[in-house]
Amino acid sequence: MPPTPARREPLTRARVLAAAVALADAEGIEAVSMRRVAERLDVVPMALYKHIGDKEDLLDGMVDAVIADFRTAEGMPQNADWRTGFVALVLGARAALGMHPWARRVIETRTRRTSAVLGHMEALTRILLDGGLSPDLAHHAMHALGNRIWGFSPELFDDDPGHAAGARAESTAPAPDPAAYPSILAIAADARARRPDATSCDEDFEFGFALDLILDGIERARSTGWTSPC
Amino acid sequence: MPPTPARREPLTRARVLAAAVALADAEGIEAVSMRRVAERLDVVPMALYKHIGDKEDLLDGMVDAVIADFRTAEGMPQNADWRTGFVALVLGARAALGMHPWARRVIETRTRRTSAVLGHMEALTRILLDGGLSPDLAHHAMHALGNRIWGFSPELFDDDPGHAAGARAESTAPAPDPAAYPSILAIAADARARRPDATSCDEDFEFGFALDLILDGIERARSTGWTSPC
DNA sequence: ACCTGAACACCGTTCAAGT
DNA sequence: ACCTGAACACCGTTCAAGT
Repeated sequence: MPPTPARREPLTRARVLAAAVALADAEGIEAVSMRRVAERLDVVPMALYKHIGDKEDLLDGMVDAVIADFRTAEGMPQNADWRTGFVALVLGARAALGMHPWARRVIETRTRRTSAVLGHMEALTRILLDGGLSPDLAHHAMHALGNRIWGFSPELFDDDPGHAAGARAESTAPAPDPAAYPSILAIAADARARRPDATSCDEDFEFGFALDLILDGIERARSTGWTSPC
Repeated sequence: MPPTPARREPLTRARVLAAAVALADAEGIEAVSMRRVAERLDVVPMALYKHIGDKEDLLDGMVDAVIADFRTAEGMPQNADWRTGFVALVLGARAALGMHPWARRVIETRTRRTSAVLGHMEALTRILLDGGLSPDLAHHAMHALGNRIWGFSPELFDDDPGHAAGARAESTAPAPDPAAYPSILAIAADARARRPDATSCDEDFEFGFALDLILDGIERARSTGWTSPC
């Protein structure tokens, strides 16, 4: 009889998600469609529906796959300052997301809290509670940090005003006149003078500044025994 | 001759955007397609392309239309504390966005800085500079605030863990087990005990807490003469 | 049990044509 | 100048059928 044909590995949720992540890494998140993911797996699009619920579930799963690479809290120095452990987890998330530039945009659009998402939040919250924050303050701390718990901050300026946005879409609205935004120009000029070699703001410094500023505020609230007014 | 037929008002960018905003208000942002917007205007889809560049430009324009309703800085007390004016602008943005629940999600996905977006940033930045912040500190302040300059903070928890996410999509991944997240449960229980009538966290309080915390940090940096290390 | 084929109801966008 | 008709190249998802 003929040699057994190379039997295709059976589809699994993990294989589907890995293919989707690889596709997003290679071609960007807008290239990720059910059909293109199926194509990468040499399978007809409908085959995916046995393993993922729908497109939203695919995106949720892709985020989960990235979170699975986060450094865990295991082996963290046990009696260190709460800030040390907290910052380590956040910077671990930042490092993992740095490998998948599409992930931050996808995280911003997620509404379902998967077990991987809850796991990261739980680890952070536990550090806060163990560090002596009241549940109330820990709650507010998490909200104040927002998406910074994932190691990124929202992009405010993608570039200087008046810069022709690189994307392919052109607007029929009049282009902004840079001269109309003197204050923004002033801080942009200052930033450029300070770091003439950087093409944009130094993102790591920006992130650290904001993170420290918020954690300073939280620590101050903790040490002065802040309680919510209601 | 027959009575002149009711001549259709000619399409304009403003009319297209108004139709798109009305559609999003009525049916949610996912209902906004070029075809559905055209239908609302009694026009064939292609007619829109004379007035807007593409779908991205439509979304940019919708955000611009919402920003156009922001309370302006005109008539603001001139020699008040910089914080007063700053907070007034941010809360004005919050009020306007409150009328269009879809807008915050759309803003998070925008990458182009339109003149309306830059106008709001300029007004805020100007208040910071006039208030005595260095351009460098003003720059970091804006980044630290992130999307909070639009009057919203990212939703972290949409609900308690284990809550069956209301959306129609079901996942094939195992549902999270609430017991695995004791710290999150602890703060959720605490919040519920504190505000038993609220169905979720009190969003306005959350927002104000985080805004104040960040502005406290910025004001402290200003008054102690902070300068960036590079 | 797992995958397939064909189809449905949508998308955004182009181009050449109409008025 | 402004809008239309027909078409192209995609989408996500369903259902009944195949193996």
